[in-house]
Amino acid sequence: MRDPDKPQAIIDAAIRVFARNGYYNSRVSDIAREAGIASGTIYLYFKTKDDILVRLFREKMAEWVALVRKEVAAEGDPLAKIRKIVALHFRKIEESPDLAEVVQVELRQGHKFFRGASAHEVSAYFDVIQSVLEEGVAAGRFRRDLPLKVATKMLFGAMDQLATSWVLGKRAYRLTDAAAPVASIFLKGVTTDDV
Amino acid sequence: MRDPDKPQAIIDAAIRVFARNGYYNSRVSDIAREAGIASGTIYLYFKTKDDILVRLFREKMAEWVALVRKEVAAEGDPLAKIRKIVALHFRKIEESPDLAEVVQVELRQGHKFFRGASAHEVSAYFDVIQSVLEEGVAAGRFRRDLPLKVATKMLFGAMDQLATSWVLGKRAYRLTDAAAPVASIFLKGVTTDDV
DNA sequence: GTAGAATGAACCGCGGTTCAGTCATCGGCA
DNA sequence: TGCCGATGACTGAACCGCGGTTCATTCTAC
Repeated sequence: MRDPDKPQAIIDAAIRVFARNGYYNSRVSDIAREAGIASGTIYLYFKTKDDILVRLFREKMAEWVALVRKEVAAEGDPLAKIRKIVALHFRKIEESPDLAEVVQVELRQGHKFFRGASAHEVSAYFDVIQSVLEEGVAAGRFRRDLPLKVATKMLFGAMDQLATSWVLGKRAYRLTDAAAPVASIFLKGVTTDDV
Repeated sequence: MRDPDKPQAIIDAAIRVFARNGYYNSRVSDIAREAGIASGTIYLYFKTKDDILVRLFREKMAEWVALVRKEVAAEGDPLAKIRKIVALHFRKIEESPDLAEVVQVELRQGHKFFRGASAHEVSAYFDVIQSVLEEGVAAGRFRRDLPLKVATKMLFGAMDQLATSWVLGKRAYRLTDAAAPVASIFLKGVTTDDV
């Protein structure tokens, strides 16, 4: 019987290896060595090298969206929900450096991931953000004429860029310190009255 | 004597080929065929395949920053300058579909874009944005306590995400239509009084 | 003893790069 | 003007290292 923990172990090893060397500079044998198995074994659990990256991303992203959904549901106020999303996003990046490196830098590559297979997982995260904005508009807290899709992409883009800069930089500062300013500027931008 | 137009022709061909197939799925011979020359000729003008991508990006980005600097200088009001940057950014993306594809999708891969060789060119663009924000703060138009670096990254991230979504999507809408809302939300977020 | 999981050396296709040969250009000379 | 040799840009077939993938064999658990 196939070991049910193997795929997880391989994915975890792959995250460390990709974070260190980048996807295209990582050999399948590197991942195998990191996982303490033979390279052929990987092909018992993954179809191709690409498949490792795709499943890695899908798994982590699904976990992430589930967590954000739960945490956001626990907040009542739309403004508090936005602050929560930003805080969670930055905390996650900060406490998972290897995963952050892979997601922010390696995974951006072309047609394979953002388009195609993983588009669904990304848009699920967008949906969470957009729902909060809709809720805020309905509650009269956000501008009635707020362009939802544009505002959603703006917030995601802002968080994503802060995250990318932090990952690419020396990580000399605390990313979580940026959470309050980011939320505050964004909220001031979308609310009807001042925050 | 080496043909001084060749490097340009090769870069232009590379943009079309990379846009169509992605960087890693493009052969050097594909670029050569697109440019109407032999593959070996490329190595008279470029050191490696990577070199093509790096020089492509540097050239286009330098042109871009020069244009933005000039256009921004022509505006007086800091708010107008921000609106100008957003409008230019989206217009450029929209009217250069192949280049946009390469910059938004292909160039993000690995360590090539924000890190490495092109870091300087990217940060020059950041500097333009940040200067406008500084000017606005000094003029009392933007919040005195505005965190400049955070706000700069937020605006860039917002524009960049809109651009990426547009490129990845079917391009079914006009990206330039998003310029006004993006500028307006951002400006409302950073100004002292309402816009 | 058997099933099937694991191994890892070898295979093989790919494609970046090279370089020996070809061709176009041009200055010098009769 | 017309020929000739030299220069160096250009060509593209072939080379070769790389690394993803395979599979004959070994190991392990029951």
